Amino acid sequence: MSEAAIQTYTRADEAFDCLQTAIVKGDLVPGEKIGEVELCSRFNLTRGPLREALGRLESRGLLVRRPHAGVKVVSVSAEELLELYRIRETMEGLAARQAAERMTDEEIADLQATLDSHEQMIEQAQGQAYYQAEGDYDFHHRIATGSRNTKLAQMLLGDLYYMVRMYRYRLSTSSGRPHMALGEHRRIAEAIAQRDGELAEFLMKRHINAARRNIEKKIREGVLTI
Amino acid sequence: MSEAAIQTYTRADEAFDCLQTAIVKGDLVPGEKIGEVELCSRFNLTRGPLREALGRLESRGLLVRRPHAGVKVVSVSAEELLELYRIRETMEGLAARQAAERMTDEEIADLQATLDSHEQMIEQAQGQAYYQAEGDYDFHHRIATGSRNTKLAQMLLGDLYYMVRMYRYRLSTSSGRPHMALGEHRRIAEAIAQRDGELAEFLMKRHINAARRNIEKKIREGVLTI
DNA sequence: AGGAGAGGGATTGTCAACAATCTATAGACC
DNA sequence: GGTCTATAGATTGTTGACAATCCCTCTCCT
Repeated sequence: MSEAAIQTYTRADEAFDCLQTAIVKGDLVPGEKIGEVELCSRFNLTRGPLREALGRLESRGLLVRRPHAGVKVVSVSAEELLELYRIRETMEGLAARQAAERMTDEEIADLQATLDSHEQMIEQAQGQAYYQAEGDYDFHHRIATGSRNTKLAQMLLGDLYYMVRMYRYRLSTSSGRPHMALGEHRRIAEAIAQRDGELAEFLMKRHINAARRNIEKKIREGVLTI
Repeated sequence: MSEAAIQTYTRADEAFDCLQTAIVKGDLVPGEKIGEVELCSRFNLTRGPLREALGRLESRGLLVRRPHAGVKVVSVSAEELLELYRIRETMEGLAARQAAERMTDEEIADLQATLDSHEQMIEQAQGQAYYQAEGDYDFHHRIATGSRNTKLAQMLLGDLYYMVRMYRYRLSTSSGRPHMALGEHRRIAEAIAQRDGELAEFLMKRHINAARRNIEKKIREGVLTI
């Protein structure tokens, strides 16, 4: 009940969600030209709402449109992925600092409970995939909203995370360091619980920096090809 | 010839530009509900392209739409403006650092030439208004693109600056510290010219921090009311 | 008199046809 | 044979009409 639920779910919203997940999951291949009518038949939509959704997605940088020449999913280079992590580093550092100053005690308790459930998931099966695919975003998601910085949360949740997830799906599914990441998450949560914004920022930046270098290494080793 | 010019300027693009400038300049009052047909007659458009533009603007956070209930320009609080400056501080700090590493010598020369012309403008008439309204953004614009970080530039130029400009127009026109700002710009440009990324980042963060505190002070003094 | 519910009006969401533009193919010219 | 041009086809952009939803007012009941 934190936010009023969507009152009416318009076709344009539906189109937006469908396309976004299709792009993120890789069902729509980057670079390939895509026709509007094809998309319509694929998602059972008509062109009006579809075009509105296309406009939104273009504005978010997930696809590019050339007038009269069609739309294609944005094609991305390894360097751009690493640049994304550089942006995350600074922005999420800020988010962590503000979260430490502003999250309620209840939110912090929830955050730590989330980490407990993540730990169980990792210990049980090798739930690395789930942890990295959803759990990781869950953690960062909570901190972004906890920053109480509307625009910051909007940019992280609405833009960056989708981009990162898109790349993640293309790469080998998980970053392959769940235990280490969990430990880093724990320390960040601890700093937030102690209301130490400076430390939370430092730890978050280091956390994302480590993730970036991990990806960088894999790319150099040829494990990841984009 | 750095970038291919827009091939065909669609009505949706026109609608987007019109609405964006109208919002930024304050012709469209925040909070006030606005009808689609009214907007159409106002900008000589039809509802199709208009709706596409509305979707883009909503995605950028410049207006909010409730299904079947109309659209209104996002209304903003003083705190949110200050939060915006906090985001700018981190993001433009990163931009400055990367610009120091990646700008071409020619771009750096242009940047410094830009500052020369700014100085002349300030010295001649009290061209504060122009300097703050356009010159300031010119400087930051160049650094954002000079970072060679596509997404970073996109977020700064496409999202944050429009928001900041919107607030700026509502407030008293200029921040009232053109000379000081120019000096800070000079030092940042110097750091970039010396390829000292760390220093450029530090100076940029301090520059924006000073601007934020200046606004904060004015708000406390009651000079600015939002 | 105040509040709740229903109905009308207005506004938004959706659709399908029309017009404008680009791309690809085929032909002609150098 | 290669390249440039023109035409045809397909695709996108735009338009106006139709359907669904919300808001406001008016009435009725407590």
